[in-house]
Amino acid sequence: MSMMGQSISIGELARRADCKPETVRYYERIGLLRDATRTGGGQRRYGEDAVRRLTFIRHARDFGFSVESVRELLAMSDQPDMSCQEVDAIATHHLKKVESRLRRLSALREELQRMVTQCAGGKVESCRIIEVISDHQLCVTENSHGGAHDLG
Amino acid sequence: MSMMGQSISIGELARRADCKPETVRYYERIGLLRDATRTGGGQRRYGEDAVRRLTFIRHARDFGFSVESVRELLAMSDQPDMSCQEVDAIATHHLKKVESRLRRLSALREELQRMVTQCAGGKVESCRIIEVISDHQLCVTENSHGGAHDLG
DNA sequence: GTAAACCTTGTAGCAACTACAGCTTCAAGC
DNA sequence: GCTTGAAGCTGTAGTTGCTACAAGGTTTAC
Repeated sequence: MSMMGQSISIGELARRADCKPETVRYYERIGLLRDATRTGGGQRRYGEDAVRRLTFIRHARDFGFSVESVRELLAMSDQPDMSCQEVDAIATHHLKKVESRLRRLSALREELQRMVTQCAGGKVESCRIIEVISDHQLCVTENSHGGAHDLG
Repeated sequence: MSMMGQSISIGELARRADCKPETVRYYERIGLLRDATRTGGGQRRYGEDAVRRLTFIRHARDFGFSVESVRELLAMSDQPDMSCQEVDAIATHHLKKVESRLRRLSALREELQRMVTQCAGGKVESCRIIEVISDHQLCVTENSHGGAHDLG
C-alpha cells in the first residue's frame, strides 16, 4: 500500500507544508521524518502520507511545541489505540508555559510603555529608559520580566 | 581614577549581577564588557563600575533586548550628552515587537486552551489535540500562532 | 541534446549562552 | 611557609532549530 504514489519531490513537499527542503532534510536527519524512497539517481520521493506528517510537524512547531514534544506527539499519533492522556499532558504543560510567558511579557510591555511615555526626549543623562534598565528598583513589576526565552 | 578598587573577582561579579562567570567571559569576548584588569597570575579583577555595567546588561537582556540592542544602549549611555531619541527609538521598536508577540501568544493560548478542554480523554484516534494540530482548518485563530521566536 | 531548475551531501553559521577538560592561581588555615 | 580546596584560566564543543552555502549530480522540458 505504500509502494505506489511516491512521486513528490522534496521541493514540492516543502512547498506543500510551507517550509524549505533543508528543513525537510533536517527533520529526516533528526528522525522526525522517515527516510524517503529514492529515485535511481538518489533523489528523495514522497507520498501524501509524508505531506500529512510534515504538515503536522510544522503546525505543531508553529504552536510552539519543541521538537522533542513533537517527537512524542508523533509517536502517540502513530498509535491510535492508545489513551490520549499523555497527549493531554504535553499540551497542558505547554499551555502552562505559554501562560507564564504571557504574564511576564505583559508585565514587560507595561514597563516599556512606562519607559517610553516617561522619556521626555531630552538628553541621555536624564533618560528614564536608561534609568529603568540600569536600576531594577525602578521597575514597577518586580520579577516580572525575564522574558525572551524559549518555550519548552 | 580607575587604578584603585579593582578587587572584585569574576565569581563575585557574576553573583552580584546574577549570572555566571562564563557569561561574564562571554560578554568580554563579544565586547559588551571591557577587558578586565588582571592580577599577576592572570585572573580578572573588577571595580564597581563593572558591576553596574553588567547589571545593566543583564537587566536589559532580561527585558528581552537582544545583545545587539544592548550594545547600542550601552554605547548611548556611555555618551550622556547625546539626545535620547535613539534610546527611545530602540525601546519603542522593542515595545512594538512585544505587543505583536503578545497578541500571537494570546491567540496561541486560546487555541491550546480550546484543544485541552475539548479533549475528552479517550483514545488518540479521536483526540482533539492531535486533530487540531493535524488540521489547520480546525484553528479558530488563523495566522495567530507561530510564537516562540526571539524579540529583536 | 542541452540548459535550467532542481536535487545531493557535507559543513559551517546564527543567538546567547553553557559546559566541559585540563591546568594554574589564590586565599585561608595551620 | 606550606598545604589544600575553591575558584580562575583558556579553548573548544555543545545546545536549539533551523538556514545557507559549496561543489557537484539528476531531471525535465523544450
